[in-house]
Amino acid sequence: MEKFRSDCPISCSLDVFGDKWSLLIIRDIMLRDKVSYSEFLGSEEKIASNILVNRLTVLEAEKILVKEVSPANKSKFVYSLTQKGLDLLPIVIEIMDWGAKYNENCPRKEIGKKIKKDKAAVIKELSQSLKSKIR
Amino acid sequence: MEKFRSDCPISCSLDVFGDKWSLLIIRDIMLRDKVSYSEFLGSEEKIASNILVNRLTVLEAEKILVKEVSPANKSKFVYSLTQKGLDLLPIVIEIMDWGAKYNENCPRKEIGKKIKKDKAAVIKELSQSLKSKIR
DNA sequence: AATTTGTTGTTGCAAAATGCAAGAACCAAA
DNA sequence: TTTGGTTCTTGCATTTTGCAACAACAAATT
Repeated sequence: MEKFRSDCPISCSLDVFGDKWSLLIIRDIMLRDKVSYSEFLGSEEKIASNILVNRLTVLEAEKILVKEVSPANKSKFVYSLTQKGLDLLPIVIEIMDWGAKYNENCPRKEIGKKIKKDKAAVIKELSQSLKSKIR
Repeated sequence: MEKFRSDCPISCSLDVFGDKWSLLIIRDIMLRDKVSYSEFLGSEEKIASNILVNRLTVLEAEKILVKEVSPANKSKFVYSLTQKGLDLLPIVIEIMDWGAKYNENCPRKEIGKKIKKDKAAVIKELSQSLKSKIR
């Protein structure tokens, strides 16, 4: 019943978000201003609703996300990044940069071009602007 | 039968190495000087042999790794990184840094401390030293 | 020559995770 | 009281993973 396979930090990280969906939810929050279940569900990769619930539950349990009632709509929940979640930003950016570099079918958009030009600056700027939203 | 879920570079990357094992094999090569099937099999996380074969096959098909007969031992295979595989280094380092930061049970070793102190320098140095081994 | 050792797999079966489709629960607004 | 939006559940089929045993092959050893 051990949670982690080893005490290697890479292994422990993968035990948490090493799957095909978790980082896409994080991406939606960080880069696409999505915050709710229905918005995540609508993303182009078409995650199944039961998987989405499961991942949100895990990410919340891991204190990567925080779930709250929407201030604007009382019958809606919004998910926010914690500092721990925000600290995934460099990982997300590096993965995006690698994916864009090695996939013809992945055209770099504005942010992709900025990353290619000055990755550190993009991380710094995005981190700064997301900082005001963390919980 | 589409290979990728979308044309998002993050999604495309996760379609390739978004699982609990692929990046551990890459870690073994990058940071632990492991190069062969039996060495990967012996790692502390205890990957199953059929999964290992499957992941090595995928990583080779994706041109992240190259499989060759060992020069030193003709009945042995060695796996080497390609440039594409080496370019995963920043991702691996960022994941290691995050994992060490948020897991009590993951003591930072020498490399972990160097990463905390100067991440960019570690990536640069390691990248430089691994460059001579790529195929 | 026969046996052992090292290395790289394969196979069958059980267990777990994922994917899919339908719909339920809940609340708010009309 | 009906409609629509949002979140979540359920049942079932499919796929992936995990586990354990063992097979194939070559080199080294006896």
